[in-house]
Parts: sequence; structure tokens; C-alpha cells
Amino acid sequence: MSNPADPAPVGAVRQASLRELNLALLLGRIAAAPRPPSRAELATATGLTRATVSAVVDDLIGGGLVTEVDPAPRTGAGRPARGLLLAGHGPAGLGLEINVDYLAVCVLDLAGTVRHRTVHRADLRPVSPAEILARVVDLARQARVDAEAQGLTLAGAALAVPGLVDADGVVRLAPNLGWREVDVPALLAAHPPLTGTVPGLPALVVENEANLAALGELHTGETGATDFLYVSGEVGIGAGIVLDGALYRGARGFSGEIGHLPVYPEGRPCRCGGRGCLEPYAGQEAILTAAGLTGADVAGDAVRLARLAAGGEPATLAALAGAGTALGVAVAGVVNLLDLHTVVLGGGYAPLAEWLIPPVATELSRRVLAAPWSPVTVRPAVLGGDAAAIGAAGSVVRRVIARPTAWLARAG
Amino acid sequence: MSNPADPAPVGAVRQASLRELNLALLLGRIAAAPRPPSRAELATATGLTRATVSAVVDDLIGGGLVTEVDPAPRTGAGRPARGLLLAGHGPAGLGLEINVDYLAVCVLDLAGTVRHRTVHRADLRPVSPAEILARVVDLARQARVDAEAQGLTLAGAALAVPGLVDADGVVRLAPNLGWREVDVPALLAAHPPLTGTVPGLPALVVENEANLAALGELHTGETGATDFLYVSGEVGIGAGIVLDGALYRGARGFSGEIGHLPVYPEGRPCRCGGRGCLEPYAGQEAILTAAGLTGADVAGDAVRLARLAAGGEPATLAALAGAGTALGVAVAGVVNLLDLHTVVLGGGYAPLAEWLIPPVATELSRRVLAAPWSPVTVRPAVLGGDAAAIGAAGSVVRRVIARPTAWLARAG
DNA sequence: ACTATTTGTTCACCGGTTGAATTATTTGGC
DNA sequence: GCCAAATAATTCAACCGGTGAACAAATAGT
Repeated sequence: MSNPADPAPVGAVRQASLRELNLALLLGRIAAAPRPPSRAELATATGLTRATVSAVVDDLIGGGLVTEVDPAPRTGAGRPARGLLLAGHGPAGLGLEINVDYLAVCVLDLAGTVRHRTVHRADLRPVSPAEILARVVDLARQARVDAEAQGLTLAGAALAVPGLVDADGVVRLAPNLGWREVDVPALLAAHPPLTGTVPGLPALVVENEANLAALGELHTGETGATDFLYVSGEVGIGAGIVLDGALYRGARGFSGEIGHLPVYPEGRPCRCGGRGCLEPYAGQEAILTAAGLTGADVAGDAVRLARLAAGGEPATLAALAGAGTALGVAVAGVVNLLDLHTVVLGGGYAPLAEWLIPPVATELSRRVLAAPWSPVTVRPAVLGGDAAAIGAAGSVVRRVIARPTAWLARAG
Repeated sequence: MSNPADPAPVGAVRQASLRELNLALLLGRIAAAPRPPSRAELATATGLTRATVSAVVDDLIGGGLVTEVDPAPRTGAGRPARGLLLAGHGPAGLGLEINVDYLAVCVLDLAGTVRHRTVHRADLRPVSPAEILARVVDLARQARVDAEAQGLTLAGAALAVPGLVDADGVVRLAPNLGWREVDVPALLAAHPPLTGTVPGLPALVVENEANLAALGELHTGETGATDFLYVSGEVGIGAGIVLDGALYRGARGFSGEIGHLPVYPEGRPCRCGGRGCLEPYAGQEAILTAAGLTGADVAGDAVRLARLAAGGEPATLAALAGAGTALGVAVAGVVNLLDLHTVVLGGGYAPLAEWLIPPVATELSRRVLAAPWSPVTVRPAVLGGDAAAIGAAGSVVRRVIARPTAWLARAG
């Protein structure tokens, strides 16, 4: 009735799992709370006893994951509550991003605050993967020194790459970078480790850029949406799918290839070999060509297009309208399929959102069957150009929050 | 950092949760095992102690969910193991299906064996929702009598409907039935209850037909795939999305509307108001029209088309090729987006699979970016016409298996 | 100063898992 | 045929961790 080759001895709930689960539960609550909650609030919110909450919180404070903030602004009678806050001196996440025209590195602490940030602009298409990684390692080393000077301990790293990444961290295909079968972990093994290691947590995760940027948007939590599609318009078009507050990576980690959704099946040929994919209609190059321009770098191009569009330049407006329509057709399909109610335009699309959203919304209202009961919101991303690096660092941090036992075991 | 309106006091892990989780874990293992496992095997597989396994299994046997089968075919020395088997006399699930041209009712026991099955053919388009439900209730009553005569207790029911169903069981839109805003639970409240009730489990779930059929395919487990797209070609085209072994229902339960994926965006107008959706190219009516026929009933039509195609009738072959291509374009988009590696053709597509699969596979190989690393299998469904009813009954049964405590509390 | 109120801790109790010892039931060697 | 080895399942004291109630701490209002 299921796969016989399932030797996984997982899922067993032993005695200690109880504590493990409640540690994660309370730490997650503290992380998600809009203001520092008290132990009593946590108890009523979770249904646990105040006694249990106290015991668990003691562990969290002892492990350096949570701090007590002395007097919360009180109201009414009674002993004042002591607020609980994610520690600003404990574990931190290292986020790395390799893109066509820049490298980005950042460090986030448990609370999600950016504690270090570097963006290194350069055209990386002619540079070899090994050389690019060497530069990333160099930036990461500086980031680590900076983080440790602030009392932080890097608990792991995540690397964003614009391409297909398999479960082992091998970049199968990154067309716009010119990468094919690049074994990132193997190449990094030649360098000293980027971060400290936490037993039970991965030291390095390599992941698609749009996926990590989507996680970044999720954790900023601006809209509070737990199900959305993040569309990243860089040179290619990627998408991150967030379902039930978790990234959906697909069976082999290759999900989100929205750039090759068919929009005009017998239309323009696409790099992928198919015809009429979204990318030759709404990719950066397509937009630039339609606007009568030639491209230099993605971020600059998007800004340039935005300036022209704001000035009312007709060819630019037409180009954006066409791209928006194509994007809307593709996104309508996704929304029909997954019943999402939020679409976030990120990457190069963010500065152009003002002109892209109307045609996208038009196609959505025309084509989404459930629209009358399930209206769809389209909004620009709140994070900027290094969204994927932020999301990468955030994913490391979230992993610690989701499994605090791993960190506590390390800290002793 | 997340939605402030989150008063859910869930997720707390209390002492009793431990037993609850382990009951579900072991019952799930017993259900998933290819042959009756022994307590010792369960202990080593899960990592629990034999003592714990014995205690938990005693509860399961006492509650009538599991039976001991005396001597398993032994090998080697030592005391022979006593196999554990899902009970054939305990709870059962009632599955109901309303479709355009038939009603189906079935009963599945815990092990997934069909213990009762009725299919009632009739053109239901001219019949009112209330009258249709009255007929379903009548069939369900007979099924219940039959099931109870076999020593089964119906633990709940699920109803499959070809349309958009919201979380409260209201059928928002079922175009091919002509339903709009039909409040099924309210209409059923006029009748005596269909099944017994288990505290903590829903008495009736209303769900999209393709979703339940997908669950049916999942639980037959023929291919062992835990991630797949089930495409149901009835009068409309629906799809059920199974990710990580669970149905993905979407934010509001409206997922899977593959019939309105754009395939030729400026092409044929569609009932939904859009243009160039999949349905006017690969729906039953479209295929029949292209083949030069007029339709009567879905199941009969599919068989008729299959016979003509097998005879080499040119118009039919061309019609199927065209439909397969359109289907392939749409499915390629889904596969690119979700990185699935299995596509199941069900409903009216199953008998036509022989002719549909080649063009679908062609489009997939042309358009799926990850195809070289993640080959896609397209296969016909193993369940027949009443797949959704089977899946519906199975979903009830799976719910009991996933949360045995609810049943045990009832049984005392 | 006294009471009401809310927070947080302490402690005896209890459910549930653990691990080792014990019992049960078979195969295989002598 | 009898005994040792092997494997399965149960029993029981110990322990871990959550529970609930009592208690101590800290503040507002009178």
C-alpha cells in the first residue's frame, strides 16, 4: 500500500520528543508574536500549563535563544509580566546569493534583523563557477568576522542560485549563469567551512533563488499570507511557491519553473526548446527588446524601464503591457491550479509593478474560475534586490527556530 | 511577523498526545505494510521499545481497529511472530459520488477493501439538487444496511461532486451539473444521518470529484508515487494534486482547475468567460465534436471513442491527437511548476489513454525544463468510473487511521 | 495598609516510555 | 527425544516530563 523500501525509523514519538516539540512550539510562538509575550500569555495561547511553559522557557533562555526584557508596558493590576524576546546574541544565519550581475551576502539574527549586508556588483557570466565561489567564500569570511564581533554565532548557510538545484546541492542547470552540473558542495569543500556547525542541521543548503526570495517575503510577513506565488523576474523568470506557510520544492526540488509555462504554444521559440513559453514574452530581454532597448544589467534595466514608463514613453508602456498580459496568462493558470490568493511580483518586476499589475489583474479576472469567491491580490515584493540572500539567511534562522533542540545540544 | 488574528490554541503537545501520536504511527505502519507486521518488526522499524509497541497495539486491538492473525509463515528459529492486520469488522467509510450521468455509492473497510458498491446510471442534469441528494441518501441507506450486516460501522461519509466546493461543503459552482451555491450539508440535514458519528471526526465531507479520485489512486498505491497530478476528463476537466502523499486543496479548497489553464490564449471561447482554456480543446464535448459525433453520456462516449480509435477511424484519431496535444501543453505547465514526475489520466481519459499518452508525452518532452533529470511518467488510472466514490470512502477510512484516538474514545 | 489581581515558581502526582529481566514458543544439533 | 539457541512478547521498577494546585512576588486601587 506504500513503498516497501521505507526503512526510515522516523516518526516515533519518544519521551524526549515531547520536550523537543514544546521547545519548538514556544520558540515559534515567541518568534511569531507581534510583541514580546509573557509566559502566562504563552500558556493560555498554547494550552500548556504555566508550569510547563516556565520550564521550557528556562531551557530556551539557558541556551541563549531567548532573552527576558524587563518591564513590559503594563496595563491594569497584577504583577507585571516579563516579556520574552528572541536573543540578539545567539545563532545567526548566513545568506549567500549568486546572480548574473551581483553577489550578495548577509547575516540575519534570530529575530530576523539584518546584522550584516554586502552586495558586490559584477558581470559574472564570464567568470568560472570555481572563481565565483571563491569570491563568495571571501565575502562570507568577512561577514563571519563581522557577525562574530557582534556576538553572533553562524549556525549555517544557504546559497541562492538562479537555476535548478537538486537535493544534494548540485546546480543542474543555471542557463543565465551558463552553469551545468556544478557541484557546489564539492567546490566549497576546497575552502575552509563558512560557518560553525550545529549537529542535526545542514551546514550548507543550496537552493533556487526564487524559492529563497519567496521565503524571504514569507518571513517579512507583510501581508500575513501563508499561501502565495512569488514571481521573480530576473533574466529568466522563476517562481517560489509557498503553500501553508512552507516552501513547496517539488518532488526533486525543481519546482517553480514558471518561465516555461506555455502562454502562446505556437509562438516565439524559447531557449528551453519549446515554443511560446512565458520567458520570451515577459523576460527582461523580451521587455527590453520590445521597448527598443538593449540590456546591460538587470537591476539597472528595471530602473531604466521604470523611468521611461513613468515618463510615458509609448514603446516602453506597450512592452510592459505585453509582458504583463503574458505574465497574467501564466499566473492565471497557476492560480486556477493552486487556488492561491496572493501573487507577489519580485526581482526585476518589483520596480515595474505599477505598470505590470493592471494587465496581470485583467487576465486574472478574465481567467480565474474561482475569482468571485476567492479574489486574487497582486502586489510588489517588499524586499529589494538581495531578497534571495535575505531569504537564504532567514531559512537558516527558521531552521534553528523550528528545531531548537539541535542548537541547545550544541550549546550544552 | 505572522497574522495577529491567530487565536488557535493548537499545536501544544501534552502528555496524552504522546499516546495519541504513537497510536496513529503504529496504526499507519500496519496499514502501510505489505504484509502483516509483528510487534517486534514495528519496534525496530519505528525505534520504539517492544514494550511500548505492545502497549499501543493492545489499545488498537481492544478498540477493534487491529486483529491478530495467528501464525505467519515463519523462517528460521525462534518463537513465531503474530501478524497484525487491520480489522475487517471495525469502522468503515461511506463514499458517495454525484456526477453528470451517474450516482455511485460504496463502502470501504479499514484495509481498503470494497465491501459494498452501487452505481446508479441516469442523466442527472435535469434533476434538482434536492432530488439528487434524496436519491443519494436512499442508496446510502441501503449501503449502510449492507455494511452493518457485515459487522461494519460507518464512521463517516464523503461526497464527491464535479465542481468547486468550499470549506463548509457548499457547492459554489458545478457547471456541468448546473449547480450554483448548493448548500449540501443543509439539504442533507432534512434526512436522517447517513452514518454513525465519531467525536472529533467530520460526519460528512463534501469535496471535488477529481480530488477524491486522486486520493483513491494514491491509496491504491499502484505506483507508490506520493507526488502526482490526477487529471480527470469528465464533461469538464478537473485535476487532483497530490504532494508529499497528501491532497493539496488550495487556500480555499478550489485547487485543481486545470480545465481553465490557458493553452491557446486567444483561441476558442470557454464557458468560464476566458479564451483558449484547455476545456474547449480537450473536454469530452470538444473531442466528440472534433470526431464528428454528438454525445450522450460520458462513460459510454469514452468507450465509443476508444472503439472507433481502435478501428483506426481517422477523424477520431485526429480528435484524440488534438486533445492530447492540448492536454500535454497544460500538463507540461503544471509539471514545470510543481516538478511532478507522475501524471495519471483518469475519468473519461482512462479508456482513451492509449491514444492520448503519446501526444501528451511529446509535449512534455518538448516543454519540461527538468525532463532530463526528472523524467515524467504518464499512465492511465487504475480505478474505474467510480474512482471518486472509492477515494471518498478511502478518505474517511484514512482519517480514522490518521487519528485512531477519535474512534477509540467512541468505542470505549 | 489592605485587598484584588495577575505573574511566575515549587512540588507532589500521574501518564507514558524505557530497559532489563522474564516468560513463551519455535528450530536445530546431539 | 532432550537441550541449547533464537526470536517474540510481556512484566515491572525507574525515570522523564506535563499537570494542577498551592504559594510567593509584584503591582493597582481604595
